Amino acid sequence: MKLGEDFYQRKNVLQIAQQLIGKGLFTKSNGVTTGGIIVETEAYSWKEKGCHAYGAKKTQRNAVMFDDGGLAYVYLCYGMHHLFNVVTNKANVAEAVLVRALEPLVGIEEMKLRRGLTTLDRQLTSGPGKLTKALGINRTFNGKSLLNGEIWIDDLGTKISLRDIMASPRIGIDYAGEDAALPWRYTLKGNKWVSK
DNA sequence: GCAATGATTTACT
DNA sequence: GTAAATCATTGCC
Repeated sequence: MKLGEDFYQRKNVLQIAQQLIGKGLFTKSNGVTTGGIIVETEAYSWKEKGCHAYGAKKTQRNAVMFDDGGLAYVYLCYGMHHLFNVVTNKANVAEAVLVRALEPLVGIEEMKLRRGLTTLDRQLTSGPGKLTKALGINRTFNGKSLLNGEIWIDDLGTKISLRDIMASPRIGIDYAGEDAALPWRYTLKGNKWVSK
């Protein structure tokens, strides 16, 4: 069942990041559905330095984070990688969850094609830049709704025990000072599709 | 207007 | 292990 705005617009971004583990992320492009199970997420909030919207500073790039929860925030990093976030909380509260890794589930052949791979291995979706390429996500997805468009998150009916979710510091934000140490990264314990 | 830089990946030494 | 690729966004360093 597709997740609704009641899920995305809750106030606790950490809880949402945690609960997204085990859910399914899918895109539909040219009639082809691709997607997988979310096994790794990171939470971001305007209250801490790791976030683009730190200090509630609104810019053209991060404006979608200030909109209602349930939208996609996609942006280009290092000039060549698209990163996909889920915007959470209500309008004017800039919080989001970065999806960092998926376990491939639907449209694996198509995803391999997009990634230029011939074999299915953990290279396919084990990283934020990789999974966006595999799902065909690009900047045109920025600001799209996850409620009624060609991208959505589904509660696959799987129950994930809190004991199977591990919290750890986030990746690649050393510039954020003490906030870089916050244990806001969530991974599915023992899953081989989690990035290293 | 321009220079610095990154929520990364990949290839190469 | 280290470095290059490569560009939108940001702030004037």
